[in-house]
Amino acid sequence: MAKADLNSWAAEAESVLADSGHRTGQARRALVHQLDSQTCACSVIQIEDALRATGRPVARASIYRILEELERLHLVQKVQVGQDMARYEPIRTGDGHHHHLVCDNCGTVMPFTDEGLESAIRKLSRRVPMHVAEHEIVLHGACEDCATG
Amino acid sequence: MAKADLNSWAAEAESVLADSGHRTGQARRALVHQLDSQTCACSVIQIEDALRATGRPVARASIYRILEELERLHLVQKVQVGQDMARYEPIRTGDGHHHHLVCDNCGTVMPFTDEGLESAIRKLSRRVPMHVAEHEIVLHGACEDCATG
DNA sequence: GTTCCTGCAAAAGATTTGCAGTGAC
DNA sequence: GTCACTGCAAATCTTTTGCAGGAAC
Repeated sequence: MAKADLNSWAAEAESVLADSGHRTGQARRALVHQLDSQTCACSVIQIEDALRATGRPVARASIYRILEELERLHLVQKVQVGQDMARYEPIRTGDGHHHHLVCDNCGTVMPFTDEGLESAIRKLSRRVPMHVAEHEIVLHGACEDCATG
Repeated sequence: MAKADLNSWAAEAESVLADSGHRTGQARRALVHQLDSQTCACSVIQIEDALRATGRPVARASIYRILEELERLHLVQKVQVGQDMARYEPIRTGDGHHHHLVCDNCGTVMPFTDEGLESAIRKLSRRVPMHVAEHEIVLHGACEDCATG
């Protein structure tokens, strides 16, 4: 994956981390590269397993601590898809912002984007009694595999 | 409150429960009426406190069990607003379907509705690789009190 | 050498489960 | 009388915190 790419999210994340005064810890380095290689929002357990599989395991407490820090720096986003545990994914600046489809049968999570939806959100944000900063949209249902099978 | 109203959500819920072969337990009856009186999605702890305040406390385990059953019967909806705990609210058939605004500062949760949003969701539901059954939308930000104060 | 980063173990908080007694029918 | 409903206690699971050793600079 994008491990060696200078324009990768991992490279940007490491640069932001360095600029904000962080040292180069090996657990964090491994986690950042793992996040860069994932295709959609993963749970902490999935991330932990993936790291163990790479041969560079990272303690679960460290994963939570590092993800919290990355979230504070707006490098990753925490996603609640209604599965009783948080999922995390990199915020890639080039990439448009996206939302999630969740299969309630098999648990698969997929991204999607929709300009009509974003436009509707921008419009309604102006009239609700709140200063809207972010929004999260999750569509639930049956994925094609589950619906067909 | 709608306690004695024959058209109330509580009355409908009790009728559905009876029709599906449930006996009339007092804990469930108290919980159903409590849910009917709440204005927006409440956490289990809030529900437990509210029930204790009415003088008819219900064990937390029972609250979870009853809510799970009500959810299965589509009488209540579980809402994940990204606060690390689930919230629940009655599904009122008359009432249009709504979504939630969450103040990230004080934790307040408010409902809102928007037809433009629903229409955008209907449209995009046709083109995503999933049979969409439900959707959940949460807007985060600062409520007027928190933004002004 | 100082201070941050990490792993381990324990704690905390939410939710679930097992079981025995009570209540509905 | 039978079986569902409930409360209590214990277990489970995710996430957080405390602390001590090792790594980065």
